[in-house]
Amino acid sequence: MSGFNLEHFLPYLLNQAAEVSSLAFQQVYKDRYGMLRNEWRVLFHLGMYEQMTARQIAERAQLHKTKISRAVAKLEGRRFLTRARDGADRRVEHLALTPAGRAAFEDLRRVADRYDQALVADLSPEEAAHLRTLLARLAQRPLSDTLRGK
Amino acid sequence: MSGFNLEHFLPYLLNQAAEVSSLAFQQVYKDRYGMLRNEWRVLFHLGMYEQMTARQIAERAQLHKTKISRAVAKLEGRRFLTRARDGADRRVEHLALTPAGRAAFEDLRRVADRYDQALVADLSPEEAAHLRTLLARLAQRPLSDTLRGK
DNA sequence: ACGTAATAGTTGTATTTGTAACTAACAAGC
DNA sequence: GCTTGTTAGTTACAAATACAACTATTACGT
Repeated sequence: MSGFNLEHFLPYLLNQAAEVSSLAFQQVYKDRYGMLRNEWRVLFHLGMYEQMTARQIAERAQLHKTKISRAVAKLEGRRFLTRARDGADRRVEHLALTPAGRAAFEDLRRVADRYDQALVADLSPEEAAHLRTLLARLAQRPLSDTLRGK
Repeated sequence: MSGFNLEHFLPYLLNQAAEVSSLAFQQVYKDRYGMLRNEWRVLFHLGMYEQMTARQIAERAQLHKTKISRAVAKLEGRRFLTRARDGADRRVEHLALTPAGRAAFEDLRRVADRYDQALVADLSPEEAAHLRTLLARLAQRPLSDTLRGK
């Protein structure tokens, strides 16, 4: 009786679209810089916001701190970022890109920009904007309790 | 000069939305049946299409055959499905749910149905339908060569 | 000031995943 | 009927991930 169809199930569609649309770009940062997804994300956050702590990145990117920790270690190993202990609170470290890191970021940013345009090429500007809005809304809402009860 | 913004980058948005919107549902099939995402997907495909081969599932779900292979093995171990060798071509096996598998599927299908409705609760039916269409379009297009050239 | 709790970040280990190599069965050309 | 190639599915091993436990430092309550 329910019209449920796997191919219309939103989480399924979102995962498929996310996977497919990430693939080609993933190939680029992997091939050019040997980066993984989390490293790319950290790089981009630092590129966009200049200076952040691991915790701030974790919050914004909704990533677990262990992922950040490992990504930061790798990026540091490649001399793409440096850490600076905070003077007041010696637990936190301020992360920032090195010139090399910034160069990689700028390169990948250009690729991402073109890639994004290609992705929405057959959508009207309004459609594309609307899509982004809807996705952002879905991404923010924590749905942990929508399934309470039988 | 480029208006590129990480938070508007479509693959990023898609991944975030996919992750967040999968979480609560994932919790259900994990808690109730100890399933992983790929096992759930196989279960759902068999539930929706009655009988399929591993290859057919791989094609439809856009999953690598090793994932299917392992998911099938696990589901078989839990007596959720059975395999039947094809008479004509003895390489292929036809997979089908057992009654226990079907029960799990029906249970999860109901949950998924409710969950999907909750996800689109604050969208108009037209908006929701449009969103699904766009996502399906993004999921189908192979973008492997959009990034050729500098 | 001292004990308890919270926070930033790291590390260890068990699971999962990705990739390639593998086995078995069929197909096609000659 | 062999050789070569393809396809269905599995297995092995390296890499990546999740989750919990850990260290170090700061904050709070009394």
